[in-house]
Amino acid sequence: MDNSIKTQVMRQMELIERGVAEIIPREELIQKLGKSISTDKPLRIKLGLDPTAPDIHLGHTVVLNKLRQFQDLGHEVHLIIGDFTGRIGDPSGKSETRKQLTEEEVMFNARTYQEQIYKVLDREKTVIHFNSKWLMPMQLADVLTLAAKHTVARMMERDDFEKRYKEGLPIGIHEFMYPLMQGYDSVVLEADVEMGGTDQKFNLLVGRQLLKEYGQEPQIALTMPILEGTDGVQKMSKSLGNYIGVSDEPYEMFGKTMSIPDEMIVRYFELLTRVSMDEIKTMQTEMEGGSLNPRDAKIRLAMELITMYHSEAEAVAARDKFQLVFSNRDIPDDIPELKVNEREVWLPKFLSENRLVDSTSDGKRMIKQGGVKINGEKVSAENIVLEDGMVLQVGKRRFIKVLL
RNA sequence: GGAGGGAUACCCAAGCGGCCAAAGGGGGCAGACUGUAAAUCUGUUGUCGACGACUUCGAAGGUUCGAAUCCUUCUCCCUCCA
Repeated sequence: MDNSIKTQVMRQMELIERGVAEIIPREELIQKLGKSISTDKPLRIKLGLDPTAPDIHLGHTVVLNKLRQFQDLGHEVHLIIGDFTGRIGDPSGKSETRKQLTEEEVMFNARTYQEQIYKVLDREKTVIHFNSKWLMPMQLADVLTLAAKHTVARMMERDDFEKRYKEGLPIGIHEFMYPLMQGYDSVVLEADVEMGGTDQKFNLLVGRQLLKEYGQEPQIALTMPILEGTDGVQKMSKSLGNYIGVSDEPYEMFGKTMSIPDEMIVRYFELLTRVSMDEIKTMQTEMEGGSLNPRDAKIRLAMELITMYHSEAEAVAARDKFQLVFSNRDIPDDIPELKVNEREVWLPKFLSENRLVDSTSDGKRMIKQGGVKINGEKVSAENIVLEDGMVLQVGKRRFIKVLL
């Protein structure tokens, strides 16, 4: 490798290595990059997607952001929609049998995916594949050839197989096929690098192995950390409710970002934004030294995110609204309005009818706890007389303005 | 095929005839505080115009003055043996 190429490779590596969990093996990636530069051929970066859950949150974007960096460095991204498994239905796992999707559902999910994914990825440098194209027509003989490329012993290296085996829990034979199918995708694509979360490490390595078996240059396994959710502890997931969705409204996105624990700030910047590492490190030092208020770092983070997924203007608007409501404890100006007929109302019922509280019981509780305000003043009475333009507030963020 | 164990509110989990709308924890919500919807502390967390009533402890029946608790059947989950 001559020196100018080496320099370029190292510059690429610096970006690629940001935030990654593992590159297996790192040396080989350096070689591939060198070859890519000298032959002027982009690397083929692969990512498999499961078409069952089309809602993308920031946890998913950790990997997508890395793909985007590869694109920015001139490489090609190949997304595989795993429609084959989705359509066959994966009966694995002892609990719920995964629902079988129709072709229409798969296509619909795939479209939804794309809309969200291109908020991060460069459409021009992205190729989408459906793996049913090559998995569906396989004959039993082909399947057996594929299965023969791997051994039980190697399969059992996977922690959860090993664990289940030791504990005497069932492992379906077909479950052994999933890593192989995923790996076969790599064979078909001739992938140079396959990306995934750290939970995908095993599958990525099976793919690497398979490429070798099929006489191809083995792929590099590049894993990204699993992002913690807004609680800062458990992994971000929709079912845990600690997620920030890429389609969340700007103000909601802002609020959720502000609620992450301080310790997560740097990690979020590193994994979710394009702010340079130098800048992030500077912020970190300043926060540790006390010259930067973590709150302000979070504001910056929230604005970066909203700018990525919405627009800068909306980011500014969300910040202003947030500061109005929380920092100044003021009432925002774009609250919902409600036309009423009755002037004399029983608050618990009125609030529950207008969904500011869950029930009249809840409403009574809120009033008792001082969580209900009228025009900024705490209320203790349950029966009140409404006036035109009166603003009712429950808690910190539920408002309604009544119009007569 | 056989033998056991379990199913309780948003989640985990106690209760095993009345004192149970059901301990405790988590989560949620509210209040105080603040630097923010961080952290911490406190309160609250089935419904109903409500110091009483109604619904809730896997489902349906039954015993009892009275059942989450006892009996019967059913559904689902788990463990062990084959």
